[in-house]
Amino acid sequence: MSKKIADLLFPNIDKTPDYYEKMYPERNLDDNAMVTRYGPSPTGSVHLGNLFSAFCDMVYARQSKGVFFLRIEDTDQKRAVEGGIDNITSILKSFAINPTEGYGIGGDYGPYIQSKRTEIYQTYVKDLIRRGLAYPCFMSEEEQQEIKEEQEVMKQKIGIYGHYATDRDLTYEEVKENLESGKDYVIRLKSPGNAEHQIEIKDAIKGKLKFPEHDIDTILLKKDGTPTYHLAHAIDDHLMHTTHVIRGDEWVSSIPLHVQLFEVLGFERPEYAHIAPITIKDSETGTIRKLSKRKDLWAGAKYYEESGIPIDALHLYLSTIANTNFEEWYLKNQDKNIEDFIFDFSKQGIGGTSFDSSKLENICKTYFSRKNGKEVFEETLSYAEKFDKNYADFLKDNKDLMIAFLNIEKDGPRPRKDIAKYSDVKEEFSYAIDSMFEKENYSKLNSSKDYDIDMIKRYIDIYNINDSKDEWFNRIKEFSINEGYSPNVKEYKKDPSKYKGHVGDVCEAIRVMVTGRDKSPDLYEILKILGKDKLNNRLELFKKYLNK
RNA sequence: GGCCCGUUAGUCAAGUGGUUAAGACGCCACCCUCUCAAGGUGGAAUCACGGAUUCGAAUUCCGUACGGGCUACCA
Repeated sequence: MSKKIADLLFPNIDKTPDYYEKMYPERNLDDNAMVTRYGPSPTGSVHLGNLFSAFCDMVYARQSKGVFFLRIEDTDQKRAVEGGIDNITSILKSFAINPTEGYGIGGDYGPYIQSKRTEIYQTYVKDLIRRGLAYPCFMSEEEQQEIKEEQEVMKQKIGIYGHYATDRDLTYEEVKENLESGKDYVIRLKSPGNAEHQIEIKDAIKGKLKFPEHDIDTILLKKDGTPTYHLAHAIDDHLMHTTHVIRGDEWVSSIPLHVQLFEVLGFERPEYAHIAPITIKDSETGTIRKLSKRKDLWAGAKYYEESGIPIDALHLYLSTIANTNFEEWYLKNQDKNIEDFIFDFSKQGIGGTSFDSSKLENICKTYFSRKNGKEVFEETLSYAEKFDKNYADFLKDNKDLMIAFLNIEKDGPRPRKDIAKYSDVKEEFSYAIDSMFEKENYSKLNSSKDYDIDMIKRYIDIYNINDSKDEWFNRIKEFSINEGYSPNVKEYKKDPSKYKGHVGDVCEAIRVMVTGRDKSPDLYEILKILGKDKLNNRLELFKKYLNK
């Protein structure tokens, strides 16, 4: 009887599950190797949460010498977006999240795009129908809507189950009749569960979870013959031999269904690891919510690339939210890399994680502080070539000079920490390149202080580029005394009336003249890099500015 | 409404019956100092609430509140 129905519904499916079981044999991997997967649906842009889950997939597979594959989950044509797939692969690439197998890469377990696997899903569904574990349901959407409303009023669980599942036991003749009258239908699971029974499932991250057994006749195949996520998940992850399903925790409530699907299909089920979402406290409402692409700049993956956050720094940040002990480990092992850390599901947070932009910034600053001038230059240049062509040209024309500036205060145990992203370089070192300085020069200066141009000129005259740092500072102190300034701040503070100011004020005047701002890295280094001629040029610019 | 999950400082969090309740980021103060970024020292700040178990609870149990997720022919 049910075999006849199966043949009636799927006359063109001539294979059996056995065929596919043979086609996708066990993987030849170490016992503890994890096979993970990232399964995006091509519905538009990728956000930080997606990136985070893909990052986890990568890291766990990598450290266990397993496989991390990419599978495009495009079973919903309505939501597909033009170019969506390319967008995903290019974002993964630019964020250095590299699957070892899958869509666009290849492997023995493809096709890695669900729209090309329809026949596989239908083969298993046909078998389920044959075995009396699934059935065609001809209920119209209106009928289903009515049932839902009734259930809402009666405060019952919503869905097709129990006596609502009127098409469960349709006879062959009834099915045939419905088919001939051209009715649309879906294939539903004939759920063998009983909601009175409790099931207990172990999640690798969340621990033991208890649910009532699944008893709803969930849709397996939509009216267009494509699978729902649930069915595709069970079949693909079985056939592709996924060992660990790492996914967002919006899926935990589907666990009972998925467990049942694996049972009914006779599959061994993978381990589940449901990761907590990245959230943010909404500044307007004060409530905690998931990152929103529209409201939060930093939610979209593209933001990081465009604003010049180093990928390695972002990985560091993702690591700190992935495993709560990572941050401390990294602090103690500053010479090591993420690859050296052993990630563990048990160290993964189970509540939501709030996005902390200041922490990210701190990580970025530390990242930059460990790079020497040349490295920062090269990375900034490749960023600029992508997002700021104009600046890239400036950089190329002034390579040695820029590297010299980027190297200031880089030696020693406490390297300078003032850059958080590539785009900061342009801002922070605007005084480095003459042609740029001439344009911008003192526009950022909002101090209305009077600076003694003549004094600065006298200083340039006595400036000696060959001075060591100590010599330089002694010279500036001596100069301060001659100009009526105190050579040290403390002394000045004791009796300010005795002086025009202190050595710091002298330095400030020089600094402002040279850099166009009242804060900068080490002045000695800056003067030395620029040299006397340029100091004179800048003095001329400064004069013009002050006279204006 | 139903089913799940969660709640330790501003944020991320350690913690598994006895702790002065770690640490990190942020914040504040001071020190260093030619300015800033750092760095050093110190500081403020946390167990959602109510019961129960216990000699003893952040930790176990039960309620309540709040937050999150799911409740699609989306994933």
